[in-house]
Amino acid sequence: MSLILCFNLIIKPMFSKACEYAIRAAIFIASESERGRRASLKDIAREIDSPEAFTAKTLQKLSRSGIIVSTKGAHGGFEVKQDMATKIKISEIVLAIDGDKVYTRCSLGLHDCSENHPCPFHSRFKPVRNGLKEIVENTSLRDLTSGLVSGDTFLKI
Amino acid sequence: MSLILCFNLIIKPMFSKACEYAIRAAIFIASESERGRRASLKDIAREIDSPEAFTAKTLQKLSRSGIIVSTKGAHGGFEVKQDMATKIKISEIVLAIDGDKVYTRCSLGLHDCSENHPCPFHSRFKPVRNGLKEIVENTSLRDLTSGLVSGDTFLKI
DNA sequence: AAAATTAGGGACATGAATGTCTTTATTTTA
DNA sequence: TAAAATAAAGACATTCATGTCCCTAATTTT
Repeated sequence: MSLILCFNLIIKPMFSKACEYAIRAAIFIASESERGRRASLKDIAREIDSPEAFTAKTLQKLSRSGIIVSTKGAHGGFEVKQDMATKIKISEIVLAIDGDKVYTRCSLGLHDCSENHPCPFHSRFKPVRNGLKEIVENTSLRDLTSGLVSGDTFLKI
Repeated sequence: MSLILCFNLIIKPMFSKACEYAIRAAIFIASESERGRRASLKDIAREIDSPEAFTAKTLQKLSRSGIIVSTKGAHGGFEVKQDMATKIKISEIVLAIDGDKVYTRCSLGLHDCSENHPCPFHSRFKPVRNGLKEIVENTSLRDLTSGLVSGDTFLKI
């Protein structure tokens, strides 16, 4: 019993909901931009299956950060400027949404966990965090969009 | 600016607070048990720098799960039975605290993210999650206690 | 100019995780 | 036997992320 359960390990959400929506929205917007279309809030919420009003907030943040561009009025919506998609890294989206609460979080919650003063989990956890850091900082929005455009990846359900 | 900030990546807490306290408490209790002492709630809260009443709740769960043993009354407290420390894996503590909300969480929050129906981040995130899973399932409580006993690792600040 | 369509923004609502308080139960000590 | 020390348990309080509502601003269409 325990063995079976443990096979599916509990992994807490890595990103906040707001951040998940932001990344998914950005991918959808970028894919629409590649096709020369703007994405409206309503389209986005439908396509990524997210609450509309809440998603609007996160899009505002992405917009203020210059990651996406918004246009009001009929046929307005959101877009990603062409050369931006390859420049924007996922880490920048995370930063835009979760603000400057930027830190290296100890897995056991110590405030001052470091090489000199490590928690018992520190050395084991380090390669995992570094791997994640590596990926998030080196993956561009375009990298994630291409699979969606080709139909190999999905944004909802 | 952005570059500097990005160096310290935002990593959301992997474990809940309750779970962090539980792991830290279990490590402390096990280290005391190795010395033949029971650890009282008060001692534990002091040594791992956690809120006493809240920590009590998590200890109750560990106790009900049989990971630790509690004794009431004067000179009572919590202990880890000797042969248990090497048997208990960190994944079991996590399971005891966060209950059976066991799942393989999609990093972008999709409900049905899998090899056949992957989110855009799936393939990149997979090795990170597997690495983490590996570690949490193969690290025993004793593994984490030994560094504390030898003074190489810490449980607070 | 008026109406329709879209994003922006503030205020409020909800829910879950975290944290506290108080009382009870059990055991040991005096 | 009484008192002290300890964990157990339930009820309550607080905080924060998440989510909703409603009105405003800007743009396009009619």
